[in-house]
Amino acid sequence: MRPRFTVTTKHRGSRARLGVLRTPHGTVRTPAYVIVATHAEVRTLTPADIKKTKTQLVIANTYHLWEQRDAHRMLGARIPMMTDSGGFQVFSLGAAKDHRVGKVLKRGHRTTGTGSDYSTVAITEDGAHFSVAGKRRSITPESSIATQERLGADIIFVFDECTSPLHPMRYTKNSMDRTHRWALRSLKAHTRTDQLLYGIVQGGRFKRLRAASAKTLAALPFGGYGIGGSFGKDEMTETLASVIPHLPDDKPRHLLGIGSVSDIFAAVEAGVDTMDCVIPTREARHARIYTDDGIVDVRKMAFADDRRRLLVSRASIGRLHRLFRARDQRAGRLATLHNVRWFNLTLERIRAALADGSYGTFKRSFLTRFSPPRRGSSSARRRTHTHTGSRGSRAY
RNA sequence: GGGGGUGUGGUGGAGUGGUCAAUCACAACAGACUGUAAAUCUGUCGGCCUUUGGCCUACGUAGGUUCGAAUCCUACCGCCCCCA
Repeated sequence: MRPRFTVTTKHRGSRARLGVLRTPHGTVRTPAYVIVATHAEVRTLTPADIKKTKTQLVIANTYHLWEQRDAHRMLGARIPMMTDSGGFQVFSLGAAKDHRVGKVLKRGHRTTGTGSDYSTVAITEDGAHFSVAGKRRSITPESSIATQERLGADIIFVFDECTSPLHPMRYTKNSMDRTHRWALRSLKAHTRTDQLLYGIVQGGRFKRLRAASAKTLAALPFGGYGIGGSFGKDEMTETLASVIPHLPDDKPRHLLGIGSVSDIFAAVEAGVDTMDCVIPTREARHARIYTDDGIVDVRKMAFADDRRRLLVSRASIGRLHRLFRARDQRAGRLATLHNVRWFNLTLERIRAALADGSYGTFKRSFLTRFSPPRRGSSSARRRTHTHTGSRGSRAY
């Protein structure tokens, strides 16, 4: 079966749209959050667990699975799947390490960096050459596509270079042009018709490059479009605005490696159909629990007796608190089940609001509750309503 | 009763004359996490201040030796072990 994407409803007042992505392994309602399963497993979760979170789509990684063949068999669950091409590792194992940055630049961080001589990755016209932990490996557009065809995901990506947010314009431009040439080679190498191949828009933090990249790729017969590369904090909306209008309306758009709760709204409104991020899973293992009332670090004493229940497992936050403190391996799983379900649920609510026209109202009330405006200066931390009487009497 | 050992910060446990407010671990507190190098990492952790520095109080208690003591001596107190 050939995967197919259909836009079903367009939102008035933004570029958001509802859609249906049909794949050989199932149907995805968009906008959707994609759960990261780098090694063809969602860390700490069993295949049955993944189903319990109502995850619609997962993304695995070619770099980590380069010797494997059937990613769905490894996952153990029949769920639509993407594989990333390995392009992100060009960044995460190269520039990210050397620049000591993530792909989303922090506020107040220096904004320029240098060069391309990374200690672990060398990039040539042919491809990327890794030297990690004493082992050498090369990935070319052709080898990435061959691996992804062997892995058999429903959606695959061209091999690209994810640039650093600290790369200057000149480097970013040269890299982008090379990524475009790699995109063409990826397209030529791709043979399977039951997989959608997405091109990847680059251009980093430079809006003119972003627009140029989108236009270039839009002219090529990709099954969909990824939006990759780096972003400046608070520039997400503008960057997406300079990309998405140039992409074909009838093709799915995937925002790679984003994002946070506020990013989700920005992306959906910009016209993004799917997005993936490690936030729900990684932060769960780090004891950060997402709730409608905000993010909570359940290791803190304030949650020792919290009786609120986690999604999926129905365990109390207090129990999770104790498991994390005891370094009990079960903590990560309960937290991951919860966070993944919460992110999926959030997207379910966004889709429902887009469908019935209440999106604007929904977003306002959701964000007001999730991240209330900070009052005053210092003691702006939200109350956690679990220990109201424990502070003793106050003088005023 | 005799002999031996030991007493350090919230806890465990280093340190046996100066560079010690005291290694380290745990606990506590705070922070980070955006196509997973990460179930991880960072910071604070006696008190006060004009905080890349200064001052004060501290290594069971009380004295002593010394220019200088958590470190040596004496006594006392507590705990542990062995012999009667």
